[in-house]
Amino acid sequence: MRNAVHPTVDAISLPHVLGALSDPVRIGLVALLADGSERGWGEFQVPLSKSTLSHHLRVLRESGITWTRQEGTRCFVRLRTAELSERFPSVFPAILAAAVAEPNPVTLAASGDEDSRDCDNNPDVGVIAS
Amino acid sequence: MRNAVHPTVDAISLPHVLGALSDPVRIGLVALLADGSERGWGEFQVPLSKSTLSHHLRVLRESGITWTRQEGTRCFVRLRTAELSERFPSVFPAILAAAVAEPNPVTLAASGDEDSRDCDNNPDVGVIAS
DNA sequence: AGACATGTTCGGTGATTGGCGAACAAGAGG
DNA sequence: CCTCTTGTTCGCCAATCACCGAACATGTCT
Repeated sequence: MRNAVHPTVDAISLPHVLGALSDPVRIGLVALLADGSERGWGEFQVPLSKSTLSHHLRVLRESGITWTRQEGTRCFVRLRTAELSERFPSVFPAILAAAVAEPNPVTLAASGDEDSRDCDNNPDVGVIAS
Repeated sequence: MRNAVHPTVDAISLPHVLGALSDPVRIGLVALLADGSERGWGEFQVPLSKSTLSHHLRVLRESGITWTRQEGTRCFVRLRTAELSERFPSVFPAILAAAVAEPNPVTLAASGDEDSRDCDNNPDVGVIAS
């Protein structure tokens, strides 16, 4: 939310990071962000309540894995790949590669936003269940 | 344990491994094994009871990170580096390198003949073995 | 303004975890 | 035989965790 706390690079600890990635949902979220894209909360489809999803994204943020940006009422998240690679050289790319090869309990839904994003804009989707 | 259970390579899961490494004591143990050596239980000096140390070594074993061998009443442990590297290419060497660079709550004691446990009060100096 | 959408936060709950000591099993050696 | 050493297992306890629904805050849209 507003007062999103992001640890500095030095404050990121290895056990903390590994603990954050030890949950299938969280490593699934990371796998979906592994291409460097920024995703909105609403794109993540996972059989959990929104409060639990918020919890998982907070754990990822406070462990230093992700960076959260807010825009209006929406939040967007991306990996702190460069900083993680600086802190733990070669650990993060390797984990990302392994993560995307694992079964993922999280899937992507249509974003439905009109905001700028770096890559794909799907033409067909645009209808969301009301 | 006497009937030590080791998972097969296929049964090793990434979240499970990362969870096992998310504890400072356990990643410290792994860091001490990172050179490929085999260590006896008694070489690990950590401010924990022996039951808790046994618990941590069991977690490492059952997550597939270590291999335990018994000889008489003593147990020896080593990393399953080759199998881990096969299962998650390049993840494990990277984590090992990061682990040995972290502060380690576990230290090594003498491995040969050691009988000076009762009167020494300076464990800091001379911890370097071999 | 009112209705809606998006996330956070606050209890609460059940499961898991890390820690301990005591008791136990089993080999080594007096 | 008995004892010592090494490690496992068994409660037990406190802390943390994952999860939920409800309530709240805040921004957007009609």
